Amino acid sequence: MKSKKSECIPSENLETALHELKKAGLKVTPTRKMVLLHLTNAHGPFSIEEIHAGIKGKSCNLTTIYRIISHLEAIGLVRRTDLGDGVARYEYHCAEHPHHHLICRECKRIEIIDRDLFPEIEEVAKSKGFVQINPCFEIYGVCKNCAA
Amino acid sequence: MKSKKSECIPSENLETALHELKKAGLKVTPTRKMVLLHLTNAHGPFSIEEIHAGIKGKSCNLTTIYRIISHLEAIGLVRRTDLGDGVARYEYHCAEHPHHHLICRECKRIEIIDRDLFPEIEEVAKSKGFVQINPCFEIYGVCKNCAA
DNA sequence: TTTCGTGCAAAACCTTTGCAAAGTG
DNA sequence: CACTTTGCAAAGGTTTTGCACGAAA
Repeated sequence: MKSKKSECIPSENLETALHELKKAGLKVTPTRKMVLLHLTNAHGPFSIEEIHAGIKGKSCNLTTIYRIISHLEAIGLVRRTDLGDGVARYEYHCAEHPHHHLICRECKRIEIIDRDLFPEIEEVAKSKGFVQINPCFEIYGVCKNCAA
Repeated sequence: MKSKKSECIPSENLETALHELKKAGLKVTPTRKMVLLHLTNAHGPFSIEEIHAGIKGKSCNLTTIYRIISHLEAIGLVRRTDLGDGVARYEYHCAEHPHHHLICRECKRIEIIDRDLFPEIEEVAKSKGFVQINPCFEIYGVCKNCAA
């Protein structure tokens, strides 16, 4: 029972997310549920295409995914990430687990780095008068496998 | 004469850049010179459009700028940055002055944060087996003016 | 001279928008 | 029922590609 101070439990996240949806005055539709289910279950940032493919069962339109994600981003449920290839990617924003991405330039593999490791960054930003900082970084490098 | 340990002197940068160009087997053309001149003189990341506009005197094609930047990025002379609006921006990569960007979500103002402030990041990345790390972050927040 | 760079036009690509039909609370 | 959400088709904007001409080493 050594539960860490705050774990991300998928089903719990889905509940929270749906609650946030309602709170923001958005309706809970099947498609939105599917998108959130996918995002809360799987890790790592996904492109719109990938999210779309991920909920293929209940077929729906790409445009709809764009619009849903746009809403989710606006209310802070997902965060946008740029991996440098011109395609926007989105990730469920688990407030309990803020983290950075360590991305391999070669194979695009992504590793997670806990955000608590660098509290200094937020302090520096604050000292420059910035507020509402939510630093989640994309750190590029070459991973062990690809370097070999 | 209180010169900091390593300053970025525009003209010096241009020389270095042109040298790197040749070293990479690329030819030194007027257009490439203009692009590099612009990038080494001015600060902050620029979109392709902005670079194009910046060298209007010697009119040239947008496509050419795309291709030049693509080359410069490949040989490491410029680095790409995503500010979250779907437009790629580029910046001269001054090895002497690695830095992060602190970006205001509202007015898009950019402040520079010296990279040396966070040596820990590189260490963590290395501990995960990553090499060739060059962490330059985009940190989003809301600046003093916009918060008021 | 041979190879590389550029301009132009067209295509590819991701994302957004408008409108009518269907669904939600 | 009023209002939001969705699908479809089309447009918008950025970036890439092909080819012929021009310029650099």
